[in-house]
Amino acid sequence: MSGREFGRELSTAVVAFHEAVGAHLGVTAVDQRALALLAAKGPMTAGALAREIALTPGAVTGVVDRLERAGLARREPDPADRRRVVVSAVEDAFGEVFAGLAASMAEVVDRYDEAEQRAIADFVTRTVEVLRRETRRLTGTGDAG
Amino acid sequence: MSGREFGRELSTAVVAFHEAVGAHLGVTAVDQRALALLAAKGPMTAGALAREIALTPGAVTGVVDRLERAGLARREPDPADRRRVVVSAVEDAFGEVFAGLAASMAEVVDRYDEAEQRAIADFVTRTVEVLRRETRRLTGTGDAG
DNA sequence: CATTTTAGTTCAGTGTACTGAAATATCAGG
DNA sequence: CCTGATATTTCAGTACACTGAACTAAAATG
Repeated sequence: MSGREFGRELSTAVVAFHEAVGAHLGVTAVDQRALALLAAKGPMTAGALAREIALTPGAVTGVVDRLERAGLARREPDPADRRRVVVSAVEDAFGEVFAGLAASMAEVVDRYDEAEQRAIADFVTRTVEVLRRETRRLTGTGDAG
Repeated sequence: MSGREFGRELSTAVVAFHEAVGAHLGVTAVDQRALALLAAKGPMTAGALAREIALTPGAVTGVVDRLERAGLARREPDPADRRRVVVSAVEDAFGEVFAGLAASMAEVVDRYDEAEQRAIADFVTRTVEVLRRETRRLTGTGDAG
């Protein structure tokens, strides 16, 4: 199998899994992007989230509604400014969904010796960098998830 | 960075790239799933494609319309049965879009010695298997892209 | 305090992709 | 041939997320 087929298979599998998770939990792709942002950058106000994902405040209400309904995020009033709503990703919210995946991936990683694991980790890190760069190139924006 | 964060970063980056490609070419996530199927299983009729991606024939017309408009797939009449339309993925249709990615990934892979490359390839293969299994678990169907 | 600004939600309108059914074209059987 | 079955497209209706604007609430300003 060529490296190219390789990447395509991985990409397809990742996307299929992502879609399945979304369908299972009743959230859209955009919702999941918002959640990833919250997980990566920590809690932020609804307005900040709107700017980050380039959506209107009205749309963000819907995004957070769905994430909350799925138990993936929480709304909390900002005690310092009661107009504001702070949205945060629920810790380990994917627990049930990701439990099997995490366990299986741990098993997979366990198969390799230390040097191999270093190579794999390095490969993944560099792959992520490449993907982000190419995503920026396509979108023209500085935002690459 | 834990293995967990790791996977999430890769997943997010892959999905973001996938979305960017779709937006760039004017095709939906479903369209891309259909295209991946055509690339993997070879040309098939519109009806077969409809069954594979679990959509009505009417919806498939739209899917193929968009793929054709983007230059990613082709419609051809079946000479043996002129009611049928055979849909095929255009070879190297992603050329322009994926050129940068392919080159960068080749560079990345080049950094590792033979043993490391073997470990990486094995890791990717097993990861794809795990993802497909977990996708099946979530959807309950036998279809995991 | 009254006024202006800011934050978020609500809501009507819009765009898009899907379903289900009707229409069109072709094949297969009597 | 004529009839019934099959393959795809077309089309009206539906579902859903997004936009833009009005609305509510709270903070900042003077």
